[in-house]
Amino acid sequence: MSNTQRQSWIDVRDQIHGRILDSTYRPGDRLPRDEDLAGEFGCARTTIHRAMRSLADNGIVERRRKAGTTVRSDPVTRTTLDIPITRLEVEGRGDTYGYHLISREIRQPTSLIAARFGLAGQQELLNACSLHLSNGRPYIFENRWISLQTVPEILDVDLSEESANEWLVRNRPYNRCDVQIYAHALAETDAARMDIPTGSAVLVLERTTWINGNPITHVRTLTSPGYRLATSG
Amino acid sequence: MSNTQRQSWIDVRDQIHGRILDSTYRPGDRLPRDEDLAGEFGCARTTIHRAMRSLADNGIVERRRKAGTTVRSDPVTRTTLDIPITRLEVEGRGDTYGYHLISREIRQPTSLIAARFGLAGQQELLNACSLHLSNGRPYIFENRWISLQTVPEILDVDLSEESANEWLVRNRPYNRCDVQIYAHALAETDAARMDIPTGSAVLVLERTTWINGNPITHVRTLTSPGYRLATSG
DNA sequence: AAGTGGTCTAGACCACTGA
DNA sequence: CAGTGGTCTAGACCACTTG
Repeated sequence: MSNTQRQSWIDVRDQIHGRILDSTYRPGDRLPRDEDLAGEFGCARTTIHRAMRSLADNGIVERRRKAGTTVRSDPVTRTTLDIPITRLEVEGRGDTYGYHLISREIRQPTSLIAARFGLAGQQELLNACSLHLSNGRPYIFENRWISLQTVPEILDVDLSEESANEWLVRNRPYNRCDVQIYAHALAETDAARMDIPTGSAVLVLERTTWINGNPITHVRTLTSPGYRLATSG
Repeated sequence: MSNTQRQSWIDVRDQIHGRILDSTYRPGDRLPRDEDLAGEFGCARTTIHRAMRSLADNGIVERRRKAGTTVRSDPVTRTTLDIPITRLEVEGRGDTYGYHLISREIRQPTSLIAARFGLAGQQELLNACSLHLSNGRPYIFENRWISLQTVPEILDVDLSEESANEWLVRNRPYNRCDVQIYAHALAETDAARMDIPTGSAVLVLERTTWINGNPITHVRTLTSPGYRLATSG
C-alpha cells in the first residue's frame, strides 16, 4: 500500500527472488497466495502470475494448484541448449558443408533402440548412417533410426540428397525431445569413419523425439574432437 | 469466425505451428499482426500473445516490435538443461556424497580466465580446486575461480566444509550463465586426481555466471567416465 | 513518426488437486 | 469439495525499432 511505484512483472519477480535469496522464503517454504502478493505489491494478480511463471520456468519455485507456490528445495542451474541443423551450423561459420549417406536399410532395431522407443513386439525401422562434412573433412557422424509407423513418408525421401534431420525438422513436429550428452572414446570403426585416431575423446549426443507419445526418431551423433556445445541463459 | 469453439492459447499455438509446418508460413516469412490473428481466431490479442511467446521461447518464431513476427529461418532443437548441485545429484540416487577441498589460493588468473571474465588490468581471484565423491570414489573434479570484487564474502566461507557451488547457488543470484560442454581426454595430473587412466574420455562442463555484467565465478568440472547429461523438453 | 509487440488491469470463470 | 493456480477478455497505455 505504501508502495505507489509502478510495478512491472520483472520488478516483482526480482523482489520475490530476492526474498528467496535472503532466506525470507527458504527452500521448501510455501509462498503467499498470488492474490495476497498482489495486494502486498499493489498490482494485479496477473502480474504476480507472470513473475511466478518466470521463476517457475527458471527452476526457482514450483507451482501447483491448491498446494500453492513453494521454493524449490533443490536449486539447479537451468540453461537453454540449442542444437542447430548441422548444415546451418557449418555454413554459419562460413565453412563449406558436405553430406554423405553411408547406409540406409530397413531392419529390426537393436534392443537398446527398441527400449528407447518403447516398442513391445517386432517392428522394423529405417536405419540410416551418414556423415556430415565441414570443409571436406568429417565433422559429425550420425546413426539414426526412424519409426516407419509414425513417419512412413520417410521412405519417399531421398536421403542421399537431404539429411534426415533436415527433412524431419522441417516436416515433422514433435512434442517431446529427450537428449543425452556424454563423452566417449571412439571405437575403431567409428574412428576410421571420422578419420581420427582410435580412442579419441568425442562428444556424443543422443536425441529421441516423440509426437503424442509416438516415437519419431532416435539419433546418435558423434562429433569431431574439439566440438563444443554452448548454451545461453 | 466460423469457429465458435473456445480457443485456448495452446490450441492457437498448435494451429499457428501447424501452418508453419505445412508451409503456409515459410521460414523467413512474416506472420500477420497479433491483432489480425486475434480477429481470425476469434480470441483476445493477449491469447495470441501467449501462444506466440510459447513459439518464440521454443525457437520457432522471432518477434520484434514494429518488425512483427517472423518464422525462424534456422530451425533448432531447443531443450532445457538442468545442472544440479552435485551433492543433491549423488544423494538423489541414494549414494553417499563426499567432498574434499584440494587447494584454495588467491592468485592472478590465467589469461584464459581473465578473458572469460573480461578483466582488463591485474586483479586477483580466488582459485579453489576440489573433488566431489560418490560412495567414496572420485566423481567430479572442479577448478573454480571466484571474483573477489563481485563476491568478497567468499573469503569468509569455509570451503573445506561446503562446496563453493553450494554456497554461491544459495547466496548469489546471477543474471547470466554461459555454459560450454565438450569432451576431453584426461591429462595425467587430472587422471591421477580422478584415479582413472590417463587419456580417459570425460565430459567437461565450463560455467561462467554473471550479475549485472559483473563476473561471479567460472568453473571447469571434469566428470567421471560414463557421466551423462540428460535434458527434458 | 508510426507500426507492432509487450505489459498492465480488473474481473470472471475454469481446472486441477490435496485434504 | 474447497482452495489455489491457470486462462481468457477488453481495453488502455507503453516501449521499442524500423522505414
